Amino acid sequence: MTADLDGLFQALADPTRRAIVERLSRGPASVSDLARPFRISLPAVVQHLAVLETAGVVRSEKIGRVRTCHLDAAALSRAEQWIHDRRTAWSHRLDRLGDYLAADPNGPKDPA
Amino acid sequence: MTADLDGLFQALADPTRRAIVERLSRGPASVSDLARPFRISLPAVVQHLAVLETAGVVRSEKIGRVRTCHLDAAALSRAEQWIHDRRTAWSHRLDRLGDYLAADPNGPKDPA
DNA sequence: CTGATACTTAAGTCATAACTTAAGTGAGGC
DNA sequence: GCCTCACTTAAGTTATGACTTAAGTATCAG
Repeated sequence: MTADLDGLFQALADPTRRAIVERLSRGPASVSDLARPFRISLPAVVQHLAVLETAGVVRSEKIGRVRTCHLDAAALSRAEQWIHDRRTAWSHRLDRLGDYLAADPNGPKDPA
Repeated sequence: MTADLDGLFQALADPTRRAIVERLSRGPASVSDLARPFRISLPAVVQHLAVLETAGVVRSEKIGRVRTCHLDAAALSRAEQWIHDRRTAWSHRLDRLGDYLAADPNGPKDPA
């Protein structure tokens, strides 16, 4: 489960790959379509796609000689959720700390 | 702005660093506290902390000889938001496609 | 003042990642 | 059948990342 997130965040850590995700968020595209905006070679783009696909962010099917790629929202959800949970855990802790200080500005004992 | 996300996702792509974030989501901790659960050397943990701090996920202050670290929710928010935006753009596209197909199952012309 | 604690700095090693070019393979158009 | 297009496979190169050990530098306690 945690190794899962390794690949997911790793996949999103590269600007080319995020640009691919960005493009795919507007709809499916072929490999050549995806490669066109970039100055890197086509095999390089395919390698990026492989990383995204291994991470589960992108899925693809080949029809004839064209491979069509699209996003998988579920994978993105997992990454989003992980960040969300940690962020809110920390934020709520800060909230409670604020409440605590507001309720008793002189601070009795450390509740920890 | 996009280079920002590089570091952010890169920081979250390592299991040790995510464990550190997890720990910090429950409250601030010193460098030694953070290092204790791991079998790697202390300098290695400090290097992980440097990555997290450069990414903006963690901040720290040194008092006396103890450095205390805590999360920065804003940085986590940026990563969360980026994923959220792409994920929902894609999901809503699927919704609209579903509506479109439901409204006219025979499909007139391709609107693209 | 002395020693221990809590990092900090500095190399150096080894594996992985991001490319490249070159040479396939297989579907489609003429 | 032959050529082109859309990938695919295979090396090989170079730069990054995640560690390590060894040797500092400030606290702080006694």
